[in-house]
Amino acid sequence: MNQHSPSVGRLAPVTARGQRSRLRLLRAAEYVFGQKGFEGASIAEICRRAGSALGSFYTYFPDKKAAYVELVDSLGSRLRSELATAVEGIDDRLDVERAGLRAFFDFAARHRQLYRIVRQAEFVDPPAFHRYYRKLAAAYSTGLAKAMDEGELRVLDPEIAAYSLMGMADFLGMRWVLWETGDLDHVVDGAMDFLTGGLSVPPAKPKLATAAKRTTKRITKASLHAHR
Amino acid sequence: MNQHSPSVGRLAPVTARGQRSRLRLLRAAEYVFGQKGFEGASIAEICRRAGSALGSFYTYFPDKKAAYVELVDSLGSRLRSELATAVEGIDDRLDVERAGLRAFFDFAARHRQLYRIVRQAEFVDPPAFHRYYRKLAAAYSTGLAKAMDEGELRVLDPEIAAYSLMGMADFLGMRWVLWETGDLDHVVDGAMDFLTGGLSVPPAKPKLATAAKRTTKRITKASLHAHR
Amino acid sequence: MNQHSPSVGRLAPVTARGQRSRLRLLRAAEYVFGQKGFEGASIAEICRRAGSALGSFYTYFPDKKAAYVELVDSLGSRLRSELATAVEGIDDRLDVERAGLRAFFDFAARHRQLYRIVRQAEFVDPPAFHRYYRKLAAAYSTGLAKAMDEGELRVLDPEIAAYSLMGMADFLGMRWVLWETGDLDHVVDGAMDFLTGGLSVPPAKPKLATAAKRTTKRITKASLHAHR
Amino acid sequence: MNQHSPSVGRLAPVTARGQRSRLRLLRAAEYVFGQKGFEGASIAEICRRAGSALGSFYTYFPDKKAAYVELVDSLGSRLRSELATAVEGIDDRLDVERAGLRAFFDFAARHRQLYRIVRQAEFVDPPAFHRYYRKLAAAYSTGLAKAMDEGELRVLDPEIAAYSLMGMADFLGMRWVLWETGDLDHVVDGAMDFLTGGLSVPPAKPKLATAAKRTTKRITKASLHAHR
DNA sequence: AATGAATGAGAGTTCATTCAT
DNA sequence: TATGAATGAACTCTCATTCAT
Repeated sequence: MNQHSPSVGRLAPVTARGQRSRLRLLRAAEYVFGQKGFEGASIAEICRRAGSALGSFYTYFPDKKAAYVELVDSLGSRLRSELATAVEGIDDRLDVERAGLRAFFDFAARHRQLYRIVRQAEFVDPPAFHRYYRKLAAAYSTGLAKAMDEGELRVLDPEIAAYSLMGMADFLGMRWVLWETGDLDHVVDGAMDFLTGGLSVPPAKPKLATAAKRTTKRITKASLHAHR
Repeated sequence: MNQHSPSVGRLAPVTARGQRSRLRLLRAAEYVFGQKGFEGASIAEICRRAGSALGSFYTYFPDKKAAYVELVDSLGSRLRSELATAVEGIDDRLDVERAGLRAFFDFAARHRQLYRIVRQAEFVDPPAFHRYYRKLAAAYSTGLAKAMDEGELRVLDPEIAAYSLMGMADFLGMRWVLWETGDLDHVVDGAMDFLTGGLSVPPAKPKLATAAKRTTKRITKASLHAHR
Repeated sequence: MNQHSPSVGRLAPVTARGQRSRLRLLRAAEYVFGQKGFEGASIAEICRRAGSALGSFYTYFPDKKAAYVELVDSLGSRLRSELATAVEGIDDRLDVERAGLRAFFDFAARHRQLYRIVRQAEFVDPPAFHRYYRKLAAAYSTGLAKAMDEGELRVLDPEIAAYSLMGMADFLGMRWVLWETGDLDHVVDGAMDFLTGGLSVPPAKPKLATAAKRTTKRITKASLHAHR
Repeated sequence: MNQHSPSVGRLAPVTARGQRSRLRLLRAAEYVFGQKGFEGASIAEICRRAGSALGSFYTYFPDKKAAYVELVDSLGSRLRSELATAVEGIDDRLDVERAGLRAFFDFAARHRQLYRIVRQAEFVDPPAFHRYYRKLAAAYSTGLAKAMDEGELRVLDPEIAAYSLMGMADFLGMRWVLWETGDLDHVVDGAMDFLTGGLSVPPAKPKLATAAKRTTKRITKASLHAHR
C-alpha cells in the first residue's frame, strides 16, 4: 500500500496548499499523459512540470495508474457536462445534434490530449475505458429515445444510433480536428447532411439531384487528391 | 511500389527455415501485442511463444517497433482485402454497405486484437496509424464517390461520409463484437436502417409512419433495458 | 547510572499530554516493529497506529533507530525484572530454574514480538543487542555461581552454564511458544529433566532404569511422530 | 514474473559460462547479505562484487528474496553435511556430541555470516527459517532417540533434548565464536560437562566435589569480571 | 506540541538490445 | 542461423526526515 491512510497522510489533501499541489500535479499529468501516452510518461516528468518533488506525486495518488484513471473520468465528465450545456434549451432535435457535434469538436480542439488519453485507457484500466463510453452512450441513448418517442426523430434502436453517432463524431474529430484542422463548418454541415437524411436517394425530383451532384463531385475530387 | 515493400522495414530471410521462423515470430507478436499492448508486450514473451531464442528476434526485425508496424500494415491490408472480396460483385450500393459492415464485424471477431493493435499504433508509430485509416478511407471515399456519381447514393461529401461510416462501424464493432457479443444481425439491420435513411422523419404518409413507430418503439425500450 | 538513563536517547516530554503521546508512540512502535521488523516497519504506520501525526514522532525520538533501541532495552529490563520477581523467595536452586524457565515462556507468550525485536537488533544496533544478552547472562551467571558456591549446584563454569541455559530457554520458547503452542508443562518438565541430570546414563540400579526407559520410550516415539 | 521461462531465458543456466556467473553471484550475495543483512544489502553491491552487470542478477534469480532463501537452504545443508561427516564413525554418543559441537563451532567460525543470515531469514521468508531449524532438529532428534533406545543416553524427550542442545550450541557459538573468540577447547569442555551431567549435584563423595568446586570458582570470577 | 505537506536519495526490477559462441 | 548470457539505462515507488504553519 501507500505510506498513508486515515490519520497519517491522505490522498485527499486537507490544507489549501495541498489542494493546490494536487491540482498542479493533475494538470501536469494531463499534459504529459496526453503528449507521451501512459507508458511513455514518467512520474518524474509530471512532477518536474508541476514543480513538485518526485515523492509528492505519491502524496496525492497511490500510483501512476490512479492519476490516469482520474483523468479519464474527469475528461469524461467534463465532456458530458459541456455537451449538456451546449444543447440546453435547444428544441429541435436535429439542432441538438448539430450543437452537440460542434461542441464535441470544440472540446476536442481544446483538449487535444482527449483522444490519446481515452484510447490508451483501454490498456491501462479497461473499466475506466468502458465507463467513459458507456456513460456517454447512456446519456445519448436516452436523449435519442425520448426524441423518437416524441416523434422528432425517425424511430430506430437508440443504442445503435447512439454508438453510430458517437463513432461518427469520434472519427470526424480525429480526422478534422486532430490530424488536420479543416473548415469545421463544412464538416459539421456534411455530417448533419449525412445523419439527417442518410445515404439513400429519396424518390425525388431528378433536376435538383443533378445540380447537387455536380457540386459535390468537385469537392470529392479535391478531398481525395489532398490525401494521397 | 509504396514505402512498404517487402525489403523495407524487415530483414528478409533467405532460407525456408528462416521463412518459417520469421512467420512464427510474427504470429506470436500479433498475439502478444494484441493481448498486452505495445509496451506491455516483451520481446522475450514473443520469442517464448514462437519457440525461438531471444536473440533470434533481431535476426528478422530491426527492433520491436518494426514488428509492430508490420503488423499494423498487415492487419490493414488483410482487412481491406477481405472487405473488397466481401463486396465483390454486389451491384446495389446499399447492399455493398451491408456486406461491408458485416465483413468488418466478422474480421473483428476473428481478429480481436485488431482494435488494440491499431489504436495503440498512434503512440508507437503515428505514420502507421494514419496510413491504416487513410488507406481505408481513400478506398471507401472512392467507392462512395462513384456510387454518388452514378446516382446510387445521395450526393454528400464522400470523405465526410467515409469517415462517418468508418466511425460507425468502428464503434458498433467495439460495442457489439468486442465488448459484448450480441445479435449481430440486429446490429447490422439497425445500422443499415440508420445509415440508409438518417435520423430525420420523412415528410411521409401518416398511416405508415405511425405503424412503423409503434413497432420499433417496442424494440427501443427493450434495448434500453438490456444495456443499462 | 548506566549509559541509558532517561535523558539519553530520548527526548523527554515535559507536559502530561506529551507523556501520553510518547507512550502511545512507543507502544505502537513495539507492535509494528514486532510485526514487520525494523526495516519493514514505517514511521508512518507507527504514527497511524498511535493516532499521531507523522511529524510528531520526531518530537519524541531523534530517529527510527532510537525508538527501536529503547524498545530493546525496555524489553530486556522488563524480562529481567519479571524473571527476578518470579524466582524471588524460592530456596531450592533447581526450583529457581524451573520457575525462571516458566516465567520466560510466559513472558514470551505475552510478548510474541520479543524474539523478532531482539534478534533483529543485531542489525540495527549491535550494542543494544549485546547489552540485552550480556545483562541477562551477567545476572544469570552470578546466580549460578552463588548456587555453586553454596553447593546447591554442581560446579561448572557459570558463564558457560548461563549461556547454555539461555540458549535452551530461547530455543525451547521459539519451538513451543512461538511456532506451535504445545503442552508447556511437558516442555518444562522435559527441560528440567535434561538440565538437572544431563544426558549421560547414571551408573545406577538396573531395574529402575529399565522401567523408566520403557515408559519414556513411548513418549519419545509419540513426540517424534507429532513433529515430523 | 520474470522475463524468462522455458525456452527463452531460464533461471538455471545451461552454459558453463552461465554456471560460473550464477555461482559468482551467489558467493557475492552470501558475503554481502552476511555483512549488511537482507535489507541493508543491495543488488547493486552484490553485482558489483560479483563483477556482473546489475541486470544479470535477474538472469539467475527471480528476485532478491530468492537468492536469500537459496543461501539459507544452502547454509543449512552445508552445516548438516559437515556435522554428519564430523561424527561419522564415532561410537560413543557423548563423543558424538563433543565432535558435533566442535564441528558446529568450526563451521560458524568459517561462516561468520551464518548467524546473521539465518536469523534474519525469519523476516525474509519464515518458511526457510523454519526449514533450517526443523531439518537440523529432525536429524538431531532421530540420533538422540536412537542413542536413548540403545541405552547410550539417559531417556528423555528427544525433541526437547534436541532443541535444548541446539540452543546451547547456538548461544555458545554466538558468545565464544562470534562475539569474542575464546579458548574453544575450554568452552567445549565446559559445555560437555554441563550436558553430560546436568546441574544437579550427584549424591556423591564429598571430597571430590569440594576439590572441583574450588577449581571452577576461580574461573567463574574471572569470567564475570571480564564482561562487566 | 502538533500537524501534514514536501523532499529526494535510493531501492528493486524490467527489458530492449548487443554479443560471444 | 540460432542461442542465451550480458548489459545498463530507465522506471516506479518507498520512506525517513525536514519544515512551514
